[in-house]
Amino acid sequence: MVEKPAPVREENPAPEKAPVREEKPRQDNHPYQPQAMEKKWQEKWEADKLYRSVIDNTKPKHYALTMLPYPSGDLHIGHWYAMTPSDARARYMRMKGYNVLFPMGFDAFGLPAENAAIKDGVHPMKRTFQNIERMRKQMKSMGAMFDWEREVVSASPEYYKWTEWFFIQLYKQGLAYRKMSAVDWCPNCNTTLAREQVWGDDRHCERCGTPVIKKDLDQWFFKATKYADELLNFDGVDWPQTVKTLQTNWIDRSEGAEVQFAIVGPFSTLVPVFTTRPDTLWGATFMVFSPEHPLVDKITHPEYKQAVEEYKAQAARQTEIQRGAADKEKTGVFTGAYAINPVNKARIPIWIADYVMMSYGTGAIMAVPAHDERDFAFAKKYDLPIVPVIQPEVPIEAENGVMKAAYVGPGIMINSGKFSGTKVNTEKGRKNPGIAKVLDWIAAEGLGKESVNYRYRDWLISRQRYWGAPIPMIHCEIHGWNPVPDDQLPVVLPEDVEWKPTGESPLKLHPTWKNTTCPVCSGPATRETDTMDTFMCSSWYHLRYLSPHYDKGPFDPAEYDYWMPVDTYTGGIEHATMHLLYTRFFHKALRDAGIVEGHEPMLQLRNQGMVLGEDGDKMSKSKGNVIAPDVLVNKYGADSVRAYIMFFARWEMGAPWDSQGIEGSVRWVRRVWTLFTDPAQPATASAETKKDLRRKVHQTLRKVTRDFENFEFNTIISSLMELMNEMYKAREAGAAGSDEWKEAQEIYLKMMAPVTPHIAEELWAHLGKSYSIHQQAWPKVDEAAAKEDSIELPVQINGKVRDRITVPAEASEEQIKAAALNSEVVKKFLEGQEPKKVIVAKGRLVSIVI
RNA sequence: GCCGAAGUGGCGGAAUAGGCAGACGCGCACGACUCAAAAUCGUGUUCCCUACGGGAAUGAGGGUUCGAUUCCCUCCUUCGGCACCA
Repeated sequence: MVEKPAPVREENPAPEKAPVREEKPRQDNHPYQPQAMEKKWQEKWEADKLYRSVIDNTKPKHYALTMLPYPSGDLHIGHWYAMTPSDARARYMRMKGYNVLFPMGFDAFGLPAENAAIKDGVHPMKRTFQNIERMRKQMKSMGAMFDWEREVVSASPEYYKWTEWFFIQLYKQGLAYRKMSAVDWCPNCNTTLAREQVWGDDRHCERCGTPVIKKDLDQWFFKATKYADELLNFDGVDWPQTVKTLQTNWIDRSEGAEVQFAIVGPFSTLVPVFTTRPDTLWGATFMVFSPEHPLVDKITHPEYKQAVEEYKAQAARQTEIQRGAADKEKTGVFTGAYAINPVNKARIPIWIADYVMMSYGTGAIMAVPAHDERDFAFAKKYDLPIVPVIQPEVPIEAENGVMKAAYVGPGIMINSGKFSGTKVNTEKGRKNPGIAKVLDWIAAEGLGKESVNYRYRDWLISRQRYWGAPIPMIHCEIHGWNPVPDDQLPVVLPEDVEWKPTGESPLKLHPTWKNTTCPVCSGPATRETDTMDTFMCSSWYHLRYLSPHYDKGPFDPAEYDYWMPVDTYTGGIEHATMHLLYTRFFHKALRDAGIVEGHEPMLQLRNQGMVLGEDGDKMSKSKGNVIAPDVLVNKYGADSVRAYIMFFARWEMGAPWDSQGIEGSVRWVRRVWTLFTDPAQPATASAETKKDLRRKVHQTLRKVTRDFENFEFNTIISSLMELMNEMYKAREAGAAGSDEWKEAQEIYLKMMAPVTPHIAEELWAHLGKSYSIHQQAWPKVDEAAAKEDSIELPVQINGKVRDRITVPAEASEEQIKAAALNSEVVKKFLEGQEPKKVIVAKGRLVSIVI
């Protein structure tokens, strides 16, 4: 599902061996050798089951979830960037006293493994599970607190049994249906795609970048649009505004009316049109149908047949990209048919034009050239009548009584029967008085009704591929489509299939697999041979983590009651309108089926940015700018890599990698090591030095705590670096060995523990503390210790800093003012005059205006 | 075209709630250690000025304010999303 480093996935590149950094033996007995030390602790933590998450009703729970990877073969630096800060946050929450669940798994179905099989014949199952093996090992080198006993693999029958079961639950809710329609098809992946998976101006496949084409196919859909309005509501969730905006724009709700237009003549019927501007109905001087509109053939008059057919053929040849170009010259042809404008009974011509899309609204529009730019351009080109029905405050600029452009602003309705004189503003929908009045009237007159339209489409889930969860449906000639009975789940993928890039599911080509019996009549029947979109698997994986081996249902209710909902979810923003929207829909559908509770599955969401190559480009094998985490771990140790990952960029922004920059984090870790392992000197420091140290420690603790709360990982590291520098100075001044020093060491390691878990554990043991530091409570800030005794305040004169004064921290405004005015520099500037104004910002500065 | 995010030294970035711009780190320079180098440690490092001192500076321009990286307006650039959406 997630963390795709590059559009094209690569499989199993040759493992890169990096030279292990030559470690010069230090003089003391404690050289920093991260590779052996990290391995030692990872094995001990595993053996001690330190990170197993077990229900504990005496503690508040915290479900921390980070998006699971697709097992592409190797862990990418992007995975580290997504996972290690999430791990640090989860560890912090654990130290804060929460019972934390932080699971990991694999989104294991998907095309790359199947495409590779077509190339080299290696079975996707074999390849996938080998890749998982490899990536699990690589992930363990992070030293993250993943609870591996809860690991899920979406491609295991134990998992996809329930993916199939969920499909059936949605089917039973009336949310899954089969429909023939023009769907997006990726000619490279040889399968259909959901609309969310078609990206960019050239409408390319989200996965492989190939431009998609349209195909008419019979496919399974989920009725996601049923939840369109609810999905626009983000009450009760703490999600980034950008994600909420992306989802809102994707759903794109627009309010208006559906109005019935009657067709005149031999083929008489009512045609609905959607409009957001029912207040301009009186200005509708023609209608335009999409060339694909099913009524076109029926209404076209014989003498126009040839032109219409030619135009339809021409439109069909064009790609959606060409048709979608907004600046393209409008074209169209007349059908010979007329309709009646329901509000003024005017007889208006019906045209077809490719600027009307079958996929939006009803595929037919009322054209109001006076107040719509596209209709205006069309009317101008084909010399159709333009009737203004909204009069602006300042009259429309016209040449010889002809409008020069469509008017889309506010004004007064004219030429609109009894509505003439009604005010129209720029508000949309009912908030606009003109629209509201017309809406009420057309409903009362039976001409149409208030209506809401969405850009959001139902979720197309059929994939014509092998390596996915089978759609558990059976087709019988007599009884149509029926779900596979529960006791026959899972429908297991056959292992003996042939790999051919045919554009048909290999399951269809299997000689026997599709043959089965009808659940209703037990007669011969066939299985659905398409599989499910892998986003179906990832829509509920957070539930399977609760009890990955539970076999009485998709999850153990006891685990559900304790752990759900997900408290913190982290992952890439590229899933804003895909996974993150699907999983919300899925949750709401399951809620209505009585399977889960609450309105949202994930309460808090945070997105990380992307690590770019050193050249500032997106990392990809073809560009040769890929950074391999394994190489870095071998060279520097996992703690240093974790520290640099968290330090080098604002997490939500991401940044280009810098191979030199990592040296700074490496130095930090090693300097901490030295600080803690060099023999302590007798404590000879002054009381003031020790007090200053203690102040800095507690100020840092306050800052680090706040930064963990806010996911500001980069400043956590810089604060720790600063404190380390202070500790070196304090040691120089003889603080080592004092009680304050011991407290500083203890708090320092606890603050470090979530970031660099191995060295923190090692040094904790070195200090003679009891195992494990990861079971220690997060330290408390001693506010009294953190408080400054005296503060230095800048003194501004006319906005420029001219002097600094030092005052006691508790000094009153009057005292600060007096001290500032007493400054020699200020006196010089004042030249004996009284200042016009003196502003004392307590604790900040003094500003004097002269 | 519409919606959103971002623009701060050579570089990554920092700056509670409008209050010392450049924390921390990289790089660079100089010094210590060394026969020498690496590593390590120390010092310095926004730019400009005949440098004691002063001036400019957070994409550009304007505004509010004693005071703006922060708030408001206009514009530019980059990135992301949507787009003949009726």
